[in-house]
Amino acid sequence: MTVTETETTAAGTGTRPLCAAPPRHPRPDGEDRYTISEVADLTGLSAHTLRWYERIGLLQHVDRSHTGQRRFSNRDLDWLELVGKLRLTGMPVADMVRYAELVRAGEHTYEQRQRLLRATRENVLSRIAELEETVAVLDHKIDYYADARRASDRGPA
Amino acid sequence: MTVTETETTAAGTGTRPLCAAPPRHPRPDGEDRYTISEVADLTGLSAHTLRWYERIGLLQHVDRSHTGQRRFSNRDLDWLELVGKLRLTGMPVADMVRYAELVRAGEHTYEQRQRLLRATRENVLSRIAELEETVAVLDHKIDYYADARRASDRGPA
DNA sequence: GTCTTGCCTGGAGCGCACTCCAATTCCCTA
DNA sequence: TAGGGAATTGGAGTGCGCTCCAGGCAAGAC
Repeated sequence: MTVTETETTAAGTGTRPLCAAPPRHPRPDGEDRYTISEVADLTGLSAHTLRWYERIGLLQHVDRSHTGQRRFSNRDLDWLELVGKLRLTGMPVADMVRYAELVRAGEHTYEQRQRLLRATRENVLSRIAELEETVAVLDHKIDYYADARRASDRGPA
Repeated sequence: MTVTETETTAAGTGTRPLCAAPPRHPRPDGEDRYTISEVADLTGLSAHTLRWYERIGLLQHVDRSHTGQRRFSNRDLDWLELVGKLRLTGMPVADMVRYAELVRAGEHTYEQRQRLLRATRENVLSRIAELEETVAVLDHKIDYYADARRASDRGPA
C-alpha cells in the first residue's frame, strides 16, 4: 500500500522541470517565515493547537516578528511533520515532549533519542500486527455476512 | 515484541494433543457462566469498564444470577473480543454501540452491518499504511543517529 | 453471628488532547 | 487614518473513555 510512495514522491506530482526534486517546503530556506495560520493550513493542526504545542514544550520556542507574532520556520514544519507521524502511532504527547527535550539538550543525547525511536518503532510494528489481525477478523465477518445474504437472497431454506 | 505472534498462536502454546484445536473458550457452552471478575481477567478490561459497556449498550444485557450478579456467556466473550479488536483500531465507542444496535435489531440489518465493517476495514488499511510510513521515517532517523554516533565515536573530524 | 470477599448501583471525578473565550493588539488595504 | 481580519495571552471548557467512590446486599469461612 505504501508501495507507490517512492515513485510518487520521486516523479510527477505535477509539472516540474526534470531532475528537480519537489521542494521539501513551500518556501525556500531563508524566506521561511510562516504565520500561524499558514502553518495551521499546512499541517492540518489548529492555530490553538500550535500555540498549545509551544506552551507545553513540544515545539521549540518559535521565532517571533518584531511585534511578537509567531513566525514558523522550515525546521518547525519538519518537526511538526515528525510529530504528526508520531501522533498517529498513538504516542502520548508527554512522550513526544520528552523526545523534544532530548533534541533541545544537544548532541550528547543521540543515544537516548535512538533508543526512544527504536522502542517506538517496535511499538508501531506490533500495532501494525494487531491491525492486520483485526483486518483478518473483519474479512471473516464480512464474508460471513456476504454468505448469509446470498443465502437469504435465494430465499430461506 | 509481538513479532513471534503468528507462530505462537499456530503452534505450541502448550501441551495439547495433536489435531485438537485449542478450545475457543475457557468453559464449554452450557457451563459458560463467568463472573465479572473472571471476564475482567480474561479480557483485560476492568469490571468497571464491563459494567459501563453494558450501561451504554455496547454489551447486550448480560444474564444475571438469581441474586442479580452478572453471569457472562461465551457469546459475551466473543463479542468482547471483537470489541477489543475494534477498539484498537481507534473506532469510537459510539460507533461500536451503533454496530451493537444493528446486531440487536436482527438479521435484516446484515447489509448495514456489512457496509459498516467494510468501511472499518478500509480505515484500518489506511491506518496500517500510515503506520508503515511512520516506520520508514523512524528507520530513517534511527539510521541517522547510528551514523552520527559512529562518526563521533571515531572522534569529531 | 460476624467477617471477608465479591458484587451491585448511580453518580462524581479524572487524564488526555485539544478547543474556545475575552480582551487586546497588530497588520494591511483603501 | 480608519476599518477589518488575523494575531496575542491566560485561563476556562469540552468530549472521550474510562475510573473511582460510597453505600449496600449476598454468600461462604470461621
